[in-house]
Order: sequence, then C-alpha cells, then structure tokens
Amino acid sequence: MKVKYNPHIIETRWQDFWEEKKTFKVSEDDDRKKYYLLEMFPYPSGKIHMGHVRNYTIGDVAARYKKMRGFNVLHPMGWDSFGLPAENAAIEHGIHPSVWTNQNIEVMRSQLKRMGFSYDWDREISTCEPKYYRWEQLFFLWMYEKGLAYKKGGSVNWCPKCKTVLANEQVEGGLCWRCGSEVTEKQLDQWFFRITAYAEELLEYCDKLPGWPEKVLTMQKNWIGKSYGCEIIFPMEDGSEPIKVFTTRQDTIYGATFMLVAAEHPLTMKLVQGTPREEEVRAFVEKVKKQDKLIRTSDYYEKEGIFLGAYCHNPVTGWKMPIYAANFVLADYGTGCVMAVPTHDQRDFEFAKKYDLPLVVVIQNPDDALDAETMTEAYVDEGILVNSGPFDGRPNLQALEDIAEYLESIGRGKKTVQYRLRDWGISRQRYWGAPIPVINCDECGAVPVHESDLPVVLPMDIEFSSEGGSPLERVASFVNCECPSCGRPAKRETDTMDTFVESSWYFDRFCSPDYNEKPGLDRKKVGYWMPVDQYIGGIEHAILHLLYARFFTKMLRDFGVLGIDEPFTNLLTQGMVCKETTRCPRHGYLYPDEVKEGACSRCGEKIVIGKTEKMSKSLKNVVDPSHLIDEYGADTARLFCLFASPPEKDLEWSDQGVEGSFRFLNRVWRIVQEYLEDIREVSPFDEEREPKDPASRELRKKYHQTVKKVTRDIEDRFHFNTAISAVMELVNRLYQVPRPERDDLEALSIIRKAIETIVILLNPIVPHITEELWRMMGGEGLLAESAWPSYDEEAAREEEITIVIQVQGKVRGKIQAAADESEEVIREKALADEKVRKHLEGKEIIKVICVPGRLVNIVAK
RNA sequence: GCCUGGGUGGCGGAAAUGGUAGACGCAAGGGACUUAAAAUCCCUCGAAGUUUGACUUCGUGCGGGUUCGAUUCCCGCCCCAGGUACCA
Repeated sequence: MKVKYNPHIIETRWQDFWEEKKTFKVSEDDDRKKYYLLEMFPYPSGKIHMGHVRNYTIGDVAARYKKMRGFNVLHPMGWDSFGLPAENAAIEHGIHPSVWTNQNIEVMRSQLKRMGFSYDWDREISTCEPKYYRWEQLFFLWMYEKGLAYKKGGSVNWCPKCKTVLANEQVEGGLCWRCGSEVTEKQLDQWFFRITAYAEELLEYCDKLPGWPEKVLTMQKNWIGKSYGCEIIFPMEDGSEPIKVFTTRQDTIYGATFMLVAAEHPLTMKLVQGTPREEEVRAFVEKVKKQDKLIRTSDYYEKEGIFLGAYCHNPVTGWKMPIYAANFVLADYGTGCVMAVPTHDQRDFEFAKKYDLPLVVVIQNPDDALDAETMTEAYVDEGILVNSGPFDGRPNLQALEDIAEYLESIGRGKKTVQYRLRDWGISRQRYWGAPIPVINCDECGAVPVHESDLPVVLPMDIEFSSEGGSPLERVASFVNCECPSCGRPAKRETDTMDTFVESSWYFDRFCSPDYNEKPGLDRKKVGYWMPVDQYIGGIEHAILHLLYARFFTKMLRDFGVLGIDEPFTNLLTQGMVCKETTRCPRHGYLYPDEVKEGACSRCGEKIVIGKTEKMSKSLKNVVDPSHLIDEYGADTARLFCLFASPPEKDLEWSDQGVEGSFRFLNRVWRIVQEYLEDIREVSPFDEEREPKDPASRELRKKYHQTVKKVTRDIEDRFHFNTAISAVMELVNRLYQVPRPERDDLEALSIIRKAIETIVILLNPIVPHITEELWRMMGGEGLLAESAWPSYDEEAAREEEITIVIQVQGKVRGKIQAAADESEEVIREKALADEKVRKHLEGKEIIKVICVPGRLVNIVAK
C-alpha cells in the first residue's frame, strides 16, 4: 500500500521531534571544529516576508550541510526589535510599540518554526530588552571616556508642524509624509560615534577579507573614500583668520580665482555679521537649508551663491579672490570651503559664468588649445600646465606632488589625507530605541550615567501626543534626575540610539546570550565561536550595517572584550526578492490580496501596476509565505526559493514555478514508494567492485557524478539551483532505468544507493520529507545528524566524451572519443569527418587548434 | 548626480579559468492512460529560411574592438536594480 505525500503531517511531526530532542542545540566543544553561521536577524515588522524566507533558507541549507560535514554548528536567531515602524504603529493605531513589537515577534517566531529552520532557539535575543541594550549603554560609557562618543551640532530634517525629526524616508519631495508641511533643515546637538578614528584600519582590512564579495569591498572602500591631497591656506584680505581648503587638485591652484563657502558653514554668517549684507545672506542661507541635500549637489541643479563682501588672497598668485557662499558646497566634507577653479571644474565654471567671475586657463589641452574667453565648459582632462609660474610646461598630474611640496615650503599648505567617511550620528529624537546613558546638567554639561546605574531603562508609560515631539520628553519620572557629578537637579538625555548600534554587536551576544556579568559577553564563549564563519544577508546592507559592525568589532577589541579584528570571515550577499507594485489611485499602494481582478478590492477603482522593486512593507508588494506553506508545505517553499535563482542574484517573484517544486518532491516521494518493498531488506551497494550490468554501471556513475556536482555547488559557491538540477537529473535517470527483477540483488543495491543518495543530498534543502523517507527506508538515526556522502572520482569519470569539430570557429561535426585519446588520433578523426571535409573543400588548411577533451578548430583559407 | 552590480528563449535560469549557447524547471502544444477529469507518463519547443536533408543563416541589451574562437576580455552607449550616511 503506497502512502501519499502529505507535507503538513510530516512537517509538524519532524519539527516537534527536533524541538523535543533539541537536535540543534549547541555548546562549545573543543574536540570539534566550530562553524558559526549567521543570517542577518529580522526587524519584527509583522509577518515573515519572502526576503526572510529566502535569506533564512539559504542559511539553513548551509548550516545543515556543515553539520553533516561534521562541524559544531552555531546557528542562532533573534530580533532587531527597536525601530521606527513600531512608533508609526503607535501613532497610527494607538498601540504601544512594545506590544506591537512583541506581538509581531510571536507571529514571526512561529512562522520561522513552520519553515523548519535549524536554529538553536535557546539563544534567541531581542534587542529592545534592557538585558540586551544595557551592555551597549556600557559600551557607550567606555566610548565616551575614550572620546569615541561625543556631541556636536548636526543637521536634521525637521517638520515644523509635527515638531519632529524626519527620516529621509519620511520626506517625500521636500514635504513631510504625514502632514505635507515643508521640511526644513535644523541644527541640533547630536551624539556621534568617532568611526573616523578607525577609517584607516577599516580601509586597510578591505584587502584582508578574501571571503567577501569584491563588490562589497569596493563599495566600502569608495564609501571610506581616502584621497590624498593638500590643505591650502588662503590669507584674508583684512588679516583675520585665514581660510583653509582641502583639495585633491592643487595642480590647479594658479587658476583659483574665487572662494566658495558652504552656506551653512559658520564662516558665512561670521563674515557678514553687522554688515549691510547680513539680512540678505541670512535669507539665502535659510533658503539653502530648505533644499534637499541630495538634489543640492547634483550636477543639474542650479548653482547659486551670494557674495559675502570679503576677499582672500591666492597664496601663489596673490590675486584678490572674492568670497561667496554657495548652495552646492557641503559643510561636512573637507573644511566646508572650496577654492574655485572655474576653468577646470564644471560646477565652478557654471558659477563663474553666472556671477561673472574671472577665468584663467592653467591646464592646456594638447589637442585643442583652450581660450578662457570662448570656452563653453570646464576642461577636466589631463594637460600641460600654463600660467603656473615655475610649473609651466609640465604635465599636470606629474606636478601634483611638487606643487604640494612647494606650498608646504612657502608655509601655505601641507599634504594631507582626507576621508569621505563621516562620523556616525547615532542620536535619534525618538522613543523606541535604547536610551543614551547621559544626564544633562546646567552646571556640568553632559555627564555620563554611572556604570552602576545601568541600565537606563526605557519607560513604558508613555503617550504619543498629536502635537508631535518625542514622548520621552514628557515622561517626568524619566527626565528629571540628579546630576551624577554635582548632585543638583538635571535632565536626562531623551535622544535614543540609532538601531544600527544594536545590530553592530548582536552576533557577539549570540555566543553567550544569557551572560549577565560585565561586559555582557563571556570572553571564553565568544572566543570559541567568533568570528562568524559565514554571514548571509541582503545586499542592501553592503555599506552601513557591515561597516558599523566592523567598526564595533575593532573597538570592542581595543576595549579588551574581543580577540578578533573582523567579525565576518565569509560574506554572502543575497539579492533581493522583488515584485511589481500595485497602486490604487484612491488608496495608494495595495497588498496583492487587496487586488481583485485588476481592481482595488475596497473601491473597485482600476489599479496601476508600478515598477518592480524590492519587496517592502512600505510598497506593500509583498507575498505572504504563510499561504505558500499552507498550500504546499515548507519543503516546497524552501525548494522553490533555492531553485528559482542563485542566492546573490535578485529574484523576481512569480507565482508560477512553485507548483513545479511541489511536483518534484512528489516525484521523489513516489520513486521511493515504488521501490520500498524491493529495497527495504537490501543494503546499499558496497562500491567494492564494478557492477556487471551496464544499466547499473551507468546508474552508479550518475550518482557519483551527482554527489560530486552537488558537493561542489554547495561548498564552493552556494549555488543551490544547479545542485538541485543535478539531483533532478538523477531522479529522472532513476525513472528511466528498467526495473530490476526482485532477485537481482546487485541491481537493487545500486537502486537503493541511488535513492539514498537523492534523499541525503536533498536533506539540507528539504529536511522534512527526506527525514520521513529515510525512516521509511529503514535508515539509521536522524539524517540531520548523518554524514554527507562522499564520491569516487574514478567511478564518476566518463570514459567516452564528445569532441566538437569546428571549421572557421563554427561547429560542423561531433565525434565520440575515449577520454584519454591522443591528440593525433582526434585530429585525424576530425579531418576524416564527412561534413568537415565538405566544408573544407577547395580550401587550404592553415591551422588546426586542439583543445584536449573539448574541441578541434580547423582554420582554412 | 555619485558609488556598486546586472541585462541570455514566452518565463526563472545553465554554461569555473575565452572552447558545443539554452542544462534543470515553468508555461505552451501534441500524444498515452481514463467513461470523464485530475494526477501520472511519453514527445515537441530560440528565430528565420528551404533543395524538408542528420541542411543553411542569424541569435546572449545596443555599437565597435582583441582572438582561430567572445554570454565570458577591452572601449563607448542604453536600460534596470541596490546604496547614498535618520527605513532596516
């Protein structure tokens, strides 16, 4: 009697079994090699989405595979549970962020369990718990002590109506997403982490991470943006404090004809203070502050500026240079001041033309001489220096170094290194985050909380008012406190930390999740497990999260908490799961199940199909994996995610194809049922001799080839899609093999071996069905705890291969040859081929190229 | 704008290192089984041409180049995606 494949019964049974037996619980074991596999933990936004399913399935296959290879595998899961959406839910639906978050965690945990992931659930952490964030408050205190955490003015997006800071995401076309008011730039005192202190090391180690994708390292290097240049000093006309600029183009110094200052730079207002221009300039600065930073620096944006009524001098030519405030100069890069060389910088050129400022060519185009009077755009290519005093006639790039030295020699500059990387602003004027452990005292300023007073617990009794602002500010019991330094009444800091802080060290915490002694990380356990051997997560985190996590690791190392330089040895950045967006003209973005036959289910209005973008809650273009599991089971969901595309590529969602994965599992199920009676008492082929029957020999070769291919695909590059196709081929082969007689024990033992191979190879991918089949076949123990199969190179080898024969690079024939056939024989056979001779008729053979084991190419005239 | 990737049949994708383009799967069409349907099994499936041959030509976003040979390497362009420092 054959049993039907019923995924739901099977999956529940095995999930309960693993949970009860604690199959995936791990502890330190010095006798085994450890393997720490980590997927980026999720933000508990509500439900699991396909991006999670994909990410965690990839990780689970790798974790189960490594376990089968004998590693002691740490595979934990937790929640990145502070963040903005919880606060939005509070404002929109009146639900407390902690309630909302914990409800979501409940739902998502049960969803993950339904997927059959091999987590050690005893290590679960949630970053919004005081027992987690208390340690990062401790790290903050240490950072403060070392000057790695500091306070300075920074600009934020400010909605005057909501009286709140807006995330860039909440600014839509310069307007507040909630009330539509115009968003302005506001200066606020903010806390920063001095990541720039580690800029050089972060950059240097980019070349010491061979397990990371090249593209991620390139992005990080560019983000850090080290450039060698020159700081040049421009004396002021009136003898006041000179202006310093940073430039990488000191070769153009002789062409600098005016000076530009960022509008929001303090110098701007300082220069015009008390002059008739003050009001006019202030208006300009206010206007610039309202402009979006992104747009401001784009090439097409109208360059605007205002004369500040002051002059400085070019240190090499002595020219009097007018000083302008400009909208396209950034205050926080370099010194916030730029020497303008209109002839060789397009932005400066446009600015000079607009305000009628002088142009002097200093790099001459060797092919087409430039004339400052007639040029229509800046010349930004290489050339020969002119009008450049002692440097005339030299190629500009070669003179860079000498000009820097010359400036140094006359005391007007020095060679410097500049990084694009800025310090990490961690202040958030929001409620749902870890409190910054600082007390603000009128007398003593910002005073750190005593270590013994940690954690500073986020109060739960809060109210979100319609007037906006941070609810923390209104909790008197939280805000009012004593200054730890002088004891006078003081106010607690109400800024909370950026949620990237939590995700910068959670991987350390997983090693000792319940350790409650200072510093929250058990040195011995962390020493055993760290670094993470394989980290897996979305490519969208390529810069920020990964850079911050690297920074924290180095810093905690310097605090003596960790013994490693880098947190992640190998990194796999999976592509995103994308889907087209659907939008109702009246109700905005719609979830797929709010669309009924191309119309909005609420109002019946025809929907607009938008661009394909990464699945995200804000765009509502998400597919609920629960439906998938309900209909086909977790194994099908897992198989589909892996089979649809290789992990690093984006996956465009389509409902088609899931059916095929389910069909394949049924095929596997049925072939086992088919042979179950015949092979139950037969042991798998012992591999000690060649089988006699040719069909058995072929099948044996095929399963050795399959083990080889699957092992390589998983081990080398996590290409599960091709690994799965290889197993599919073996399954197809098995269906084609004529059924052996019931007493043909050798043939049956080969069949058994082939079936076992399929079941074992598929186990990390579809663990439930394979575990069930294994037990039905009378296999010993748990597959999850079994060894990965090995293959015999000799048995996998093809003895006959196809050689392609080309004439002029075009395929004209194919021949069969023994794998070790000599080149001469193959060449002979190739030239003897009838079709090849036809194509060579009347031609003279010039050259014959032989690629062993592949092809012969005959070049003729 | 800037930085980083990507673009292959109707669709998802496959082809370490330059060497048979399209493995495997989906969809589609045809057939078998069935009273019928589902399920299952088998066959066809890049395009065009025609002397209907186991043939020829074209074909990996577009335009050039290197090479006996290019999806793969180089140059230029177009389009798509991610990041762009307060979404995570």
